[in-house]
Amino acid sequence: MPATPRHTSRARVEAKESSILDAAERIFAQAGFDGAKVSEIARAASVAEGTVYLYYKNKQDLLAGVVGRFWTQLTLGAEAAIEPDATTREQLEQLGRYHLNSILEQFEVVSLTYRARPQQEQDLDQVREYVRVFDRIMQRGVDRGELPKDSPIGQLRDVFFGTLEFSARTLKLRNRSYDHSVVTNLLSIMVGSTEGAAGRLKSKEPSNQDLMNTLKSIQKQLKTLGDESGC
Amino acid sequence: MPATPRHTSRARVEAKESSILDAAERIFAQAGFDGAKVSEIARAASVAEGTVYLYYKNKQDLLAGVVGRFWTQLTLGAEAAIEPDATTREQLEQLGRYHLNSILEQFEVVSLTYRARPQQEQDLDQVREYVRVFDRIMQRGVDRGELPKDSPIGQLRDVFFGTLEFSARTLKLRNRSYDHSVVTNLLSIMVGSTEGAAGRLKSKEPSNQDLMNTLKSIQKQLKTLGDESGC
DNA sequence: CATTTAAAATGAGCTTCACTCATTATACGG
DNA sequence: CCGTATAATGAGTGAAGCTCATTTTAAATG
Repeated sequence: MPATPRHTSRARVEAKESSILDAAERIFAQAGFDGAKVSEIARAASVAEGTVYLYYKNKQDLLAGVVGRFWTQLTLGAEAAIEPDATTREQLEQLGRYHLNSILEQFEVVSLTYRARPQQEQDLDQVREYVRVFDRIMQRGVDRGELPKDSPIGQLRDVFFGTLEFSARTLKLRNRSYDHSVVTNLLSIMVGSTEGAAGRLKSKEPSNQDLMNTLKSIQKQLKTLGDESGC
Repeated sequence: MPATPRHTSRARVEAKESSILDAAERIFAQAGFDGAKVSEIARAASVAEGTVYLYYKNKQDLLAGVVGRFWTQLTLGAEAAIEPDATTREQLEQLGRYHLNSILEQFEVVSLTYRARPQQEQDLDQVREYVRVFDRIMQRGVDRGELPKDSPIGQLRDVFFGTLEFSARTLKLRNRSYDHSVVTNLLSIMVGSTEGAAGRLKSKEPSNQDLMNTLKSIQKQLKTLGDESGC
């Protein structure tokens, strides 16, 4: 079939590869990993079943291809969604919004990610690449002095992505769509806010606000006393 | 084989069922869902392959049995790990410690949980039962006045379990064992603390500690003035 | 204890895929 | 136009999930 000259064969190969991936993504998302038949994927991609195995070692490898491509695209999208000049907090909100939105929209593919890591092998490289977007934002926050120098970025990364993924599952379970309050609440607890929307333990210690008020009243009192002490 | 009278047949059946589950759990954890053969599980449980299908509709259903039992036991363990008279914060720390420890120790079974939910069907009942342990702690915290009345318990639940699960994956990936700082950091951001270990944005507003110090010095000053004002 | 009957257990065999490989088709240089 | 290397094909193979006719066991009955 290739009517294109040799130097474009790479392009042809990649076109066919991505058409197989397209078909695989569709079928996998529809039927799940076990429910998807390689023969069906091949038919959807208009190739013979054997051809699939020229591009992918086996069904697992095909799934890894689908999932890997997804996370690579997600990385590109995330980088585009972040304004370079925004504050750390704004960037985290942009990433959070983008992430939650994306995993809600492509929930099935995200779920397939877990089937693509057979038996406690290391994570997919593309997923590791993706989370580095978060790491870079945080590191820049530290460098800029917007975050404490000793911020445990690695742990906060698990808070960020763990919370968003579990929140996405909850939303899906309740048939609800994107809810921005998830992101704002997450940020307010991760990065602090004067008036956190998330529940904080009511401490027996006075709140910042309480202290401020006390301080003001005392300062007023002090001033009055000072004025009167001219006796 | 049953030499026991009829009224104990239920017990016999349950004993056989749990011996199949034991074998299944072992093989599944070892080989993963796809790698585990039903014939192998049957052999390990000393029954014929067909017998397995008398107790479980299919391989998926068998996995659901294994995973369901795991979460049921986890619920019992969690309830035992929590001191009823402790404060909300202490109870959350107890649950967090217990949860992180458990999912690290039985990481393989936890991973299998995701394979047990085929295609966006609802969660396993036993998992839902488990997370209620968290909900009850939080609700009691609200009722006791230790937490704000408007605490978004549902969202905080995703923060709690999402963070712990992702942290467990990270620890496993780096071949590290239980790290209590994960739990303390999580609590400090979820429920607040005077000196949060997690990175908070450095606010331009004075910190609670700063205010306290100022307040004390002013109060001292005020007292001095008061004493002197006896003129 | 012998007989009957219902329930439980068995494993050979069927079916369905994932995967292979001998064969065929295509692209392209000479 | 031919020769060769590369790509594509799909019938065939093996393995594993699952079924079901048959056998075994348990307990009730007289």
